[in-house]
Amino acid sequence: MSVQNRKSKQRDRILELLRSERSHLSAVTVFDRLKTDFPSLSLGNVYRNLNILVEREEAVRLRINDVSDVFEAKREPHAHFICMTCGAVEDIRIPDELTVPIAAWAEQNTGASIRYPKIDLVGICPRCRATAGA
Amino acid sequence: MSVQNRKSKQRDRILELLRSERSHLSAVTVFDRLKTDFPSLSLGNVYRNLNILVEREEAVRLRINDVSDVFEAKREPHAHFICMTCGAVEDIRIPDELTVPIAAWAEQNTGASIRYPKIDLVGICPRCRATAGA
DNA sequence: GTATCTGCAAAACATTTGCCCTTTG
DNA sequence: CAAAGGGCAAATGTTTTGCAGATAC
Repeated sequence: MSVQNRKSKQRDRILELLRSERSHLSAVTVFDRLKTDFPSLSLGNVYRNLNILVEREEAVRLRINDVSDVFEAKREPHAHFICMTCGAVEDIRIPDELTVPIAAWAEQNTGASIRYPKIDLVGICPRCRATAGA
Repeated sequence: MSVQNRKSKQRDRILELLRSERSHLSAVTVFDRLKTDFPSLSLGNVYRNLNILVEREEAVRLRINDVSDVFEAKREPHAHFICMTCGAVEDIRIPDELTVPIAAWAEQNTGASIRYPKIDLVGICPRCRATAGA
């Protein structure tokens, strides 16, 4: 949408927050965390800036399991583990040797050119497994 | 939520539609397609039944790229190819030899038990590649 | 100075829910 | 007939947008 962007304190802080957090944040969470530093911050502006960051490829939008999207700063490719019991999301770095063959296979079988695989591993985290007898 | 379900013409037709369609359908699309046969059908009821079907594991909810969720009938495990240009979604069946090692690797490295991998391959479909010079 | 950014509030969607009537078993 | 299902409309939750004033360059 926007071709040219100026600097903005709010947007800088949003990106900084995404970068410093290990977990994935929803727009509302970002809003809550920054309200202290920017008392006049508006949720609409958080959405606007998250969209700009995604557009610029400085952040990534994830649609996991919840009702709202979550965002993370862009970094090296990685997959997500998702606990089907507690909903926790954890980053995992799968070796390329395992993922490259899948993309290659898909290219051959679909005729499409694959840019990247998006892999979610769904299961039960150690803690939830300990709690309930799953 | 519901423990016991009776039969319902509407729900049966929704599942039948999901099974017969090759593509993934949003609640609104399901609603539109069935309005002819059930003129009094309500969108709320489509949502209710889609949720019941997902709960019963007769259907699967997908959050791909769009604003609304889409649904498909449950069948053998498969991945999705997603065209980043036109948004088309296509099913692909990746051989187990390629996916099993990923789950195994993740189990070892996270301590979690993996139930299934959810794999989206994002790229550009042959048609879009032909149209634009991507 | 002007284009971009912001806050605010309203709007636009997507989805869920309560109520009361209809259907199923 | 009792319990589950459906239609309708209102409620909820998320994300986008129009506008008027503030800010960056």
